[in-house]
Amino acid sequence: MGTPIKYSSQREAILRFLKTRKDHPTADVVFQHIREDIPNISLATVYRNLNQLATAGTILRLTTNGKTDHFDACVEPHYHFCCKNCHAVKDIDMEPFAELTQKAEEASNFKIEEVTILFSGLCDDCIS
Amino acid sequence: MGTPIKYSSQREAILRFLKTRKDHPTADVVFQHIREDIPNISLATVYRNLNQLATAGTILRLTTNGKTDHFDACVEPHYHFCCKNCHAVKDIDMEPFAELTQKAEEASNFKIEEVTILFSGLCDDCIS
DNA sequence: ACTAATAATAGTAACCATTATCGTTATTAG
DNA sequence: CTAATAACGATAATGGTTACTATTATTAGT
Repeated sequence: MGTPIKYSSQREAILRFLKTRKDHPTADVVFQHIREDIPNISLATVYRNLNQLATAGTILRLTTNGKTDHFDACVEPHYHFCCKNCHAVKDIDMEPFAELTQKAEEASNFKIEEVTILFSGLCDDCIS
Repeated sequence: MGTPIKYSSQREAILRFLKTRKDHPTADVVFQHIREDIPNISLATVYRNLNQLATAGTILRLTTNGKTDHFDACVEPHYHFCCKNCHAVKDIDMEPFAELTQKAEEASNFKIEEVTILFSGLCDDCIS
């Protein structure tokens, strides 16, 4: 088995902060906000804990068109949208297609464990 | 209008190479292979042209779980799979859901232009 | 509680894919 | 043929992420 996980107040603060946000912040945004409560927290600590939480399945890592990943404390299956203009990442409130994974597995020789769906275009704030 | 595009033998070689491959190579893989024909080609030239071709819609840029983008000379709509073990990117021969974009647009206030679907798991070579 | 074992941290250097810069070369229109 | 400029090669710079290391915090066992 892997190494046991010890409690850390930094990790708790990171997770708690993520749960208050619906805009799927990046590691750096998390860092800048956590700093206000824990002024000497290290950026490396933020990355380490976000990775750990994502690996554990406690949070989701969202890879978008942009160059930095976003993180989501809501692990229920749902779809995301990334704005090509402002690069905001937003939820789409839409029933997920459960059968997609199954169909893809039938169409291939692969063991499919996950499907990532990302819409992109212009968000409500950027449509002019 | 934008700046006019001039011919370059390097760009032609890059596109020609990509068309011979079905495994969606990364920029560096393209670089290593083009080098055999054009020994003094610069890595920057490969990146510059891959970006230009992708922007023009001549090729596809595939953003995966891995840290580097992959490129695909086939621009017909089709789905991709990224192996969590060997990080290979492979096609999935499956009819695309045309209605996904429309449904997402109905469920949101966004102007949705694109949908990216990426399956992941274990590929045929890595299932043991 | 005390202590030993070790996971986690802060701070920072290193990493690495990608992009920017810049002097030179190649393409193209007239 | 020539002038204008897109593209190039070489390489420095960038920026997000990870690795490293000495120190601190957590946890299980006495």
